[in-house]
Amino acid sequence: MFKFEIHKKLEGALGRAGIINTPHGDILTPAFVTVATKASTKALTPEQTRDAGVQVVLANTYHLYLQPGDELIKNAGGFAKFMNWQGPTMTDSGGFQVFSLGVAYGKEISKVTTITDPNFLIPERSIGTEAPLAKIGNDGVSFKSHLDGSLHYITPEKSIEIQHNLGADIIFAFDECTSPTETDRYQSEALDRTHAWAKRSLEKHKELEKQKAEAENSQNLAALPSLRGLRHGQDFPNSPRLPQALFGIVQGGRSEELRKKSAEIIGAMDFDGYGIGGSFAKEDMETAVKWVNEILPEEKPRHLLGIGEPEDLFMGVENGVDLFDCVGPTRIARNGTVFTKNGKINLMNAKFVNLFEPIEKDCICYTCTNYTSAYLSHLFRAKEMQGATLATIHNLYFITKLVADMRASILNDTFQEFKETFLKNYLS
RNA sequence: GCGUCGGUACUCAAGUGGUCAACGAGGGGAGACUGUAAAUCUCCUGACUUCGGUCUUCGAAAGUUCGAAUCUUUCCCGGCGCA
Repeated sequence: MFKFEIHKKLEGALGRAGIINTPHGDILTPAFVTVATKASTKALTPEQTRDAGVQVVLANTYHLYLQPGDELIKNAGGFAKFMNWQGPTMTDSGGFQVFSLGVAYGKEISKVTTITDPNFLIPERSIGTEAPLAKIGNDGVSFKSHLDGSLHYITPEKSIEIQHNLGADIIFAFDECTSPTETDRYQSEALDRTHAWAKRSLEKHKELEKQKAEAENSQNLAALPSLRGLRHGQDFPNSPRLPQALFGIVQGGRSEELRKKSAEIIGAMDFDGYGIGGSFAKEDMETAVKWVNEILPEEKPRHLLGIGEPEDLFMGVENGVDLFDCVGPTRIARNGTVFTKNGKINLMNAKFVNLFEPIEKDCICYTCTNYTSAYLSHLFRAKEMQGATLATIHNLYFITKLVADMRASILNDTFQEFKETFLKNYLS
């Protein structure tokens, strides 16, 4: 069952090391959650994902709802079983797609922007070259499928329903991720919407959990005779679903007032944990996280949504974040970039063509212990997909180990030294 | 030998009198990527540049023309056909 326990706190800061128990295993926190949007860690098998150090994967409600459909996944026994992932799982609610397919569609605004980015100076909501695929109403969001153009209406209730069908251990409330370029007035309206949606998500979740418990009770009574009809080794077709934990999401853009208000309101609701969402200006991220985590209940886990650059992970951990997910490590790997202790490098660069050394000499990941940079460079140049696989393995190993090392450093009181040493090399 | 078609930048390949330093693709060089519209996207790729331009290019040479990668002649090279 879902439970969070803090093992040790960082002195003079909000950070902590702990453990989350889920029905499918434990997560040592802080932890990096690997993104498997469409029930697949792109380029890796679940075994490779696990071997790279990944504890938990996160899939996406909107994408799986469109393809192959949440009912199908329910019939498959949930997305974890569907993809053969033996471990804890999460699903995002689709709230990010409200943003990425909405205001951010066709623009260069992303999850994190720099304040000097010209997009930051554009207050208009309709600057994009293409018409947004997501349109926001107070009741929910209408999406035009990027796959076939069909129209779909997602409400908080619908998102929770889909997420129950997908069957992750931890699910998220449906929220509106806003762009930092929005006006204060819009941020405030959007925040009210997110709060209303959080409440509705929670209510729907409780209702479904109750139904589930009732169904389970009645099923237990009839279980023995019905089991006889099953072939050996076959799973119970509608096996009782395990309870799912629901995280509420704090928004509020760049505003201290709104962030704190959101933390108060969401924090007061009966969620199992909390997500911190939003598209950030890089320089606003730390303050936002701090404002929020000073208010959120200490005894519940916090997830900084979509963040995963090494320097951001240190910032988050220090400021009380327990979970992170990010497409970065896997995406940049597919595009030829890998992490090293001295910063990111692009394997496509000419200097790696003849470098018969691992990406990192002292790295003990599968990729570094078996392959040279020259080989990786060759794979990327030749467009062999194994390049993506090997680079992804390295990046996931790098990033999960980094967070695991942060955890260890909290436990043995060396977090600050570890952080300084690492960042000095990494950012130089 | 005669006829015919062709020879364009690293490669393939458009262009067939001015808007051509020359479309496009590949290759090459570099950059980006943060709850995945992403094995994707962007920029550069003749030389020099005070970034406004300047210079040298379209097999070679000579012409026609105000102006030629584009037309003419000869030569060189290649494909095909006929001897």
